[in-house]
Amino acid sequence: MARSINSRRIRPAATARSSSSKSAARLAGVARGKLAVRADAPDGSPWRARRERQRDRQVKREAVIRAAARAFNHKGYHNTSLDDIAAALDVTKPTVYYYVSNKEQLLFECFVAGVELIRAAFQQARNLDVPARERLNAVLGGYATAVASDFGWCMVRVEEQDLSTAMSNHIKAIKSEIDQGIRRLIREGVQDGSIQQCDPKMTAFALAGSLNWIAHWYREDRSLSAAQIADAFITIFDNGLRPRVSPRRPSRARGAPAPLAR
Amino acid sequence: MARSINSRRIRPAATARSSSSKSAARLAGVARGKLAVRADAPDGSPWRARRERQRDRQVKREAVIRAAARAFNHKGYHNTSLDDIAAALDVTKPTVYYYVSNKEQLLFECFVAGVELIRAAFQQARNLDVPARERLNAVLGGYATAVASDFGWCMVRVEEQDLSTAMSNHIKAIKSEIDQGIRRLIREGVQDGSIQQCDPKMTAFALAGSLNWIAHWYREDRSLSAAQIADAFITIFDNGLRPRVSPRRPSRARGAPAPLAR
DNA sequence: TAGGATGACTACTGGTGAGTATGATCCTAT
DNA sequence: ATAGGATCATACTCACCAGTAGTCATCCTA
Repeated sequence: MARSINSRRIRPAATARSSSSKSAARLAGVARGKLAVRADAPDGSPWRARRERQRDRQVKREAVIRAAARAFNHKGYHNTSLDDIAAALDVTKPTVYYYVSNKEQLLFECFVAGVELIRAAFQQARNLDVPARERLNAVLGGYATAVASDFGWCMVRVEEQDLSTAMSNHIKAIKSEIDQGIRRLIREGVQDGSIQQCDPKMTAFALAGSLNWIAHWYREDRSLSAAQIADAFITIFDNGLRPRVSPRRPSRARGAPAPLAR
Repeated sequence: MARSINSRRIRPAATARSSSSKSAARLAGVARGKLAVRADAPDGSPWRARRERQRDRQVKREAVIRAAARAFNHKGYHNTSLDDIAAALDVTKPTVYYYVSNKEQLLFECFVAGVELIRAAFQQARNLDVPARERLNAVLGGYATAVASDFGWCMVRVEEQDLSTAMSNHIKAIKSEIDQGIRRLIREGVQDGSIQQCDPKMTAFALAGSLNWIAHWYREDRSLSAAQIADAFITIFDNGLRPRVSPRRPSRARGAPAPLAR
């Protein structure tokens, strides 16, 4: 089980500058060289360097988190050591610890990074002036893209058991927030007639489940782009949720009890 | 992080015999006491005891696997030590190793146990003389119940990275078999007109994803029984898949490309 | 140009957990 | 009653890995 040390140095954004010199292309050097140039804040004043350094630090920190996400995505959380992550960035473990306090927090940050994408989708959809079903479609599209991103795996597979209770609660709260957002859209759709009658809770579970599961198979089968997957799923969901003209006919196989209340 | 040692001895089926005596209620003793009585094979002959012992062994082995499944379900695979599993059965680690060769195999067995439930569902559905959509419903019902079972978590969360390549391939093959089975039913439904036109591959992914995801939240929210959940999901799916009388209107939000080919 | 802040490395510790060597105990068969 | 197999426990080994102590190098600020 030889640990594969891929020797690429930390590369903040997607900067593909071939840094071959072992000493010259030190982590700090590369980052500063690429970042300090764009002084996008009005800064003819003191502590300019300090601000720049802080920005550098932020960029590097994000690089660490993204590297962690990729590693977790590839090998799983428990099979990834911090040495692996450090090696992927071509630094050593203490350097990673300089940017992040522990492994747990690393996982948490990956989770948050993924969630932000979903939150953004909600935000955008909120401004759309269309029936709720179409706003839901927009959200689910963003959701699908997020799940297929680098952070998708972390977002979907965080196991509460791996985290301290504090962080676990935090994550639960965020997940619940998203769940409630989807349920709300479904309810609104049922009210404005753009979605057929259904149980919002269970339907939200079903939708989120489908999308979350993308994180499990996407890595295997790259034949489709994230956007294509998103569209394919939306087509399916939209077909299923759109109200029917004919009166509803339950038609459940298996002796089922009355439709779930609530 | 004190490991909670619950001191209950191995209890093969769900036998709730209060075995308090530390030495008398030895694992073997309990098992034989409860199992040897039912001589369901015509056995007035030699080697009877031998057969009984083998049956005992099998029962105990299954108890180990079930205990492992529960532990994995509760704490996650990597956070569960074999000492934990042994403690749950009130035996020691070497005993567990006596019935199973290593932790990896334990996970694999849990997976298989779950899959068998799904296979059974396929088997039953095959004999139904109804449209494919209803056979699909039956399969999905069994699927949902399996995912909500003790083995659901293991079945759903096995990460190929945790297993040797041989076992990993084995599991992939089994998963693929199930996936293909669902796709086939969808195709048949489209052909016999009981399911509306759709992309079988993606639809199968969506359905399986929804159901797999049950394993993530079911443990939290026991307000519904497994059967209730299965029925609720079938209702949703059935609503979505049933063909529409009105001509199909794609109506995708977002500038989507032409519907996925194949 | 000294001194502080920052960034990174070497070399450890401590804990944990998978798997095992060895042997005790009980049951069965001859 | 005794050899031999089945079953389980005690008490280890060994490897891995999260996290840390202490140190050095470099850059910025004063």
